[in-house]
Amino acid sequence: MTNPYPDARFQPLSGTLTMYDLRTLRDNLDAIREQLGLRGADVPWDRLRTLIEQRRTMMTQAEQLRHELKKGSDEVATLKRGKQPADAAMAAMKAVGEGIKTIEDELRTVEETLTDLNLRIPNLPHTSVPVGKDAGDNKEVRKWGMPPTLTQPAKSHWELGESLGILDFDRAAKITGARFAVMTGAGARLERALINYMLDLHTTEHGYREVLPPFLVNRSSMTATGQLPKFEEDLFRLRDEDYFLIPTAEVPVTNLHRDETFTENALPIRYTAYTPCFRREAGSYGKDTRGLIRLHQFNKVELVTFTKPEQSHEELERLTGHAEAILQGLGLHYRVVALCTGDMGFSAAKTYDIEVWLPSQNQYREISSCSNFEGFQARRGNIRYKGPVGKKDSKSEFVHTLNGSGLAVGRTVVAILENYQQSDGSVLIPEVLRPYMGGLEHITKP
RNA sequence: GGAGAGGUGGCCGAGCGGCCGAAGGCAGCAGUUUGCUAAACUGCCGUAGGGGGAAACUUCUACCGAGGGUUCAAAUCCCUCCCUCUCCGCCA
Repeated sequence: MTNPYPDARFQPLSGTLTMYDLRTLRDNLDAIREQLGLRGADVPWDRLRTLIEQRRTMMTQAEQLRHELKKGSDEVATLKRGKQPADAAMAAMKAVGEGIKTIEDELRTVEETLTDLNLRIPNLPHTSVPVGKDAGDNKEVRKWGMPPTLTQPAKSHWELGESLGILDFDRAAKITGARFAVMTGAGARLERALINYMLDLHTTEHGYREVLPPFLVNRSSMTATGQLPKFEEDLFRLRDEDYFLIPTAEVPVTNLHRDETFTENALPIRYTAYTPCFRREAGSYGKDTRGLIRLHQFNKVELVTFTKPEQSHEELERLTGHAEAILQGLGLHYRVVALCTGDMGFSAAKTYDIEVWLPSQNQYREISSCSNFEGFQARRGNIRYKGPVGKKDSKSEFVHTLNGSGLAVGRTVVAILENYQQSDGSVLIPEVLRPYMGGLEHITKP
């Protein structure tokens, strides 16, 4: 029932798989619609229903005609071999062939529309997800640590960074434009130290395998993880190739195993990857216009895992814990929030955000987002697993995919600058980072 | 960027436009033989969707990189695209 190939014709015509198996969709349309609630508000459900039915009837017709054509052609062959006249049979089959072509042309249009609509239906939230309208309905799950006690008024990270000579937004604007940053000196090194610290912790302590993937991906990859077709305006796209800059390592790393089948005992598989991330940030004009919080390009260390369906929710807890471990190592106060149904991303079945404390803003800001996509991406990307070969009942099933930031590096720099700022304007470097900083303990004015 | 070669079932590898869902081999599964292993032999052995059956199963349809076209009929002919390999050029 989770099969994405409702029939063999569907895949080649669409080129990409769909979120919902058409039969599941047809049989449960009203239930799915209801469960999606606000999330599925812009889905044309009735049109979808009609198209599914049309597709079904047309396929039956086409199959019958093709059967006729096949038999007729065999007859022609027999006649010709027996040196009998075959003109009548050939003429009849020509008509049948034309009929098939007509139906298939229509069928193709129907399937294209259907696939496109289907790919725009969001994932179903898990039952444990709090129901709500927007971020205000998210549920705080836990807190760790305490805000720092500052003896001076908290400066923003951009004030600190500019006065310490490690952040340069003016020159970034000159080189490229708004929402870019240049890091120099100890700032650049801090960024690099964080990347290495995160990767080292995840690979040595948490059991992830490091991946360094391409930063440009094709359309199929973006469709599998759910960025396309609905959110193309959020992506940077190349002009001369149908390639996109990745908005997160989730895309290339999850797509490592697109169209692959794991053996059951290979799961779970855990990857960590450092990549830059590129986002258009369309529609966020006026938000976080200063500083490192919202850039078109930022660095991130990502965690991506593939599990069997029954393991995925336990895995989400675990993965979130791995992201938290970074903040704990750095001694940064944070809280974990369970996103409500209305605030979750398109592809997610369940999401925890980790929010770090920012003294200058006197609030928590997102520094990591950890999600379980269940089978949503696996269906779109055709990522399966099956039991040992030879076992009769070892039918392949879709894996569950998960990912989370572990962590967003730029925002971690923000948190360090702000939480570790000293009364003399310098910034203390958390101890775990010092080995990565050549022993440096403070970032001071040059 | 230029020139050439190629993409067929889990793998290797055949395939005059019709009886080709596709020879053969390897691997795998079941069995015979066997003191064990091995070998030998026999059978089975792609995926997906629809119909029938309680089920073993059966029947129809699709799939030979992808998409179009020619034809009564395409793995086979034509066009476009993608990918891989070799050589040349260029480059980190």
